[in-house]
Amino acid sequence: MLSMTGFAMNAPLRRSLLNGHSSNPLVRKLEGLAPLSEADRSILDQLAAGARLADPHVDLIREGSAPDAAFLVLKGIACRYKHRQDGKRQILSYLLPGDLCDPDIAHLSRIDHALGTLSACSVARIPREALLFAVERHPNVAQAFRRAKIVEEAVTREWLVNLGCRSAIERIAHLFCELLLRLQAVGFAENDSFEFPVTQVELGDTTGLSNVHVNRTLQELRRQGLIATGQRRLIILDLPRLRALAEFQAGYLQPAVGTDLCTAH
Amino acid sequence: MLSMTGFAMNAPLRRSLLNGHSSNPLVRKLEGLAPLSEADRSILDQLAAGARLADPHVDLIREGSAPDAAFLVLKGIACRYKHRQDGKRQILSYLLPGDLCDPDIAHLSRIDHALGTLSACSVARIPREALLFAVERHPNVAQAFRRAKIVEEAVTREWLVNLGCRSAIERIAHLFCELLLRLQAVGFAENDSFEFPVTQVELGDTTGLSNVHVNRTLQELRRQGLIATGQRRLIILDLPRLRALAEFQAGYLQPAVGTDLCTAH
DNA sequence: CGCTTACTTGACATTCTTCAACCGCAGTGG
DNA sequence: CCACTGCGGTTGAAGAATGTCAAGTAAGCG
Repeated sequence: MLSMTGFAMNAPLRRSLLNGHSSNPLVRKLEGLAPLSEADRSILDQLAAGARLADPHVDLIREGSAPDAAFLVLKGIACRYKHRQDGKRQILSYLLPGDLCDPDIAHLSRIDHALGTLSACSVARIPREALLFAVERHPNVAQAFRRAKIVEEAVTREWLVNLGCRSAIERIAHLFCELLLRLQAVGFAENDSFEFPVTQVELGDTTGLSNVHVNRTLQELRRQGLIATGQRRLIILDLPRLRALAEFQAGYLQPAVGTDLCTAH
Repeated sequence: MLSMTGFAMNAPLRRSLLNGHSSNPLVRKLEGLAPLSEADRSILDQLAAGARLADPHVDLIREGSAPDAAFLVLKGIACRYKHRQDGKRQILSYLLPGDLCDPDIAHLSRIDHALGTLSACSVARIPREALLFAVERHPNVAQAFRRAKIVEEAVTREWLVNLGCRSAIERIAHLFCELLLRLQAVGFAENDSFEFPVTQVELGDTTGLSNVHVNRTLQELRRQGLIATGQRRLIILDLPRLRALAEFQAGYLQPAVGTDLCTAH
């Protein structure tokens, strides 16, 4: 029986064998993108160690700074965003548990956008060197990171479509479908519901809508029996109809792990 | 004098010494991102060889296919785009001379967007292996490609802001500012004007506006004395005012070549 | 010359924003 | 315990921005 050998295993391995996946959302995410060895998982646990709590609506990286570390979200929701001079802001992407804000952007003269929390978050700061070390020693991890980046780019393309040619209700429906799948992938959703402590103003900054219109659009989604909200949770009541409304195609979130045409580089 | 030794040089070097830059837009672009040796330039010229002409409004890569080659634009304007079921489409990015559509996206089960020409184009098809070979043997080229990618991501972020929170006139003004700078960087602009054979429908697909509204917005830009159009050219008459109107910050197009925090990877 | 494609215009409909007020809840300090 | 405060959500009314439809014009091309 497994329990007989349990005392000899380290914690991540034991968790992994008992329930099939790690409690570290970074491991859970990357496991879905490339096969990981126990050593790979271990280094990822080291990267995730030392996480700290961050309040909601707080900046982690300010626009114009030059960070020397990446940030890994372990709990809660953070985002990249840009401000305009007139005070409007645009949220560029959500960072969910397991998502990493890589500081490659340091190549630019200044970082051109900010990183901030939406809800309260648990965030690990990963020094650049630690990340490079992990990637150099663990090719599977490097591979998984590359694939994560490719998915991230696909998500960004979908956001462009959202802002460019979907109606208000379609934008929000599409966003909710995306978030459900991404959160399911890291074990942060139950059935079709998840914690969603994002304000309507922030939803507006995400979807390019005013908070008033977000409010009315949410009411319409509720009226149609597609979602329910409350207690900082979002419950998707009718996923098939929500997906149909948003014309949501899940493919872009799931890279084909089998066919790998780009191991080198 | 230079001409005395000219006969002993190969063509790219001679061009390079005579007028300070290559006629290959890929070389011109990457030169601005990393220092290149003569061997680097030579390999880039090889990549650009064998270009073929493509008609306007033609697909180079169709949505759902799995390309094994990258495409390099040498002349004209191409774009990535996505279609919606109802026929609307969103253009995701412009590929100007020197821009490369890398096929990393083959990681996804299917490529989730199409690549097509806007104007007539001269396009080189670069087999995956040739690209990998060049990158492996020429670290400076690899470095420049990485930086090009980072700039591309910054451009995408700016497009998200465009679609999410700028008005019609600001969106178009911002796009024109971006295109001017990008085209200047590869020598495809004279003063503040450039060839711009993009239809108003396509401008609408780019900016998330209807063609009618694009038309009226262009009229407004002309009326304010900011631009002039005709003969498939765009002339920017008052760049400072256009930039002010768009709140255009050029920084994101110009990575800091001096401070390189990420040579490894 | 006739065809096609792109551009232009006007009238009208719709979507979404803005403004302003109000509600309700949770935290805070007296 | 209660009043106060602040934030987030909700509502209504009015207006601005943008889309749609339909028709007409101009320019390039075989």
